[in-house]
Amino acid sequence: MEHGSCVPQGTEITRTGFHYTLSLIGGKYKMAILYLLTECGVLRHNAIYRRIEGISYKTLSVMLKELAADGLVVRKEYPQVPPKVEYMLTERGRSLIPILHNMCDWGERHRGDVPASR
Amino acid sequence: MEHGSCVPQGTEITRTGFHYTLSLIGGKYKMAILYLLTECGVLRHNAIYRRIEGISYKTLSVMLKELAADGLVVRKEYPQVPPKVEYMLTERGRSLIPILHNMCDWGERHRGDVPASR
DNA sequence: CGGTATCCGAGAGGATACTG
DNA sequence: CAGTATCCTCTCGGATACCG
Repeated sequence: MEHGSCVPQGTEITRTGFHYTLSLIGGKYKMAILYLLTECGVLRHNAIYRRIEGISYKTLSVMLKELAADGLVVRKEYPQVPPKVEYMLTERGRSLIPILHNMCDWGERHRGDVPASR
Repeated sequence: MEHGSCVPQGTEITRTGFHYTLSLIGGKYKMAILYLLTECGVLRHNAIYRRIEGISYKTLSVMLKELAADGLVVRKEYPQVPPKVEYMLTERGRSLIPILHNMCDWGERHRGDVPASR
């Protein structure tokens, strides 16, 4: 696999592929949401909420909205009362999964390697 | 590739492997620093500073200190005047490179796929 | 049920000035 | 040259309250 530099001199850092990717999956919860959807296929808003420890209702809404805007998840709304909304991964979203796996694996393997870890 | 869930129910999110990894390479500049060191081998503080657009002197110091504390880079100080300090990747730091490449590649390939991208 | 609106605190990172 | 010390701003995410 031949790579040019991903951080060529003078490149504005926020325009690198890395930072584009980070802007989509970075932050505290997005990766967890994507994972849940990988494993469960389709989930309602409340189902995600219950499975992610610590997230607030509002934050989950914001995260899902951003993920949808970035084309990583699909939001399917059923016009009924009470409302029902389902979320699932897009093809684009699924293409991120190997990367998430890599990062998880690396973290699991290397956590604790550093004596006085932060 | 067989994986268990990286986000098991009830897991506190900040203790997942993913978030451990993100805590090391997340943020605006760390990945750029790691990349530069991959390509150049050994660099002085000022050399890194000149190659990363937008970073402040102080922020670079903080980033390098954290990367060193996390065992990803080595700081080598020459006790002379004027001071000379060199930075290079550790083995642990090098093991992260494939992940950085993955994220760069994905970003380069998928940037612009979304119509009204943020 | 699945939101939005509003307010707020913590932390990342920037600007500037100073030191060995 | 390399690094602190302040101070400041901006974004992320949390808390609470209200709406269709």
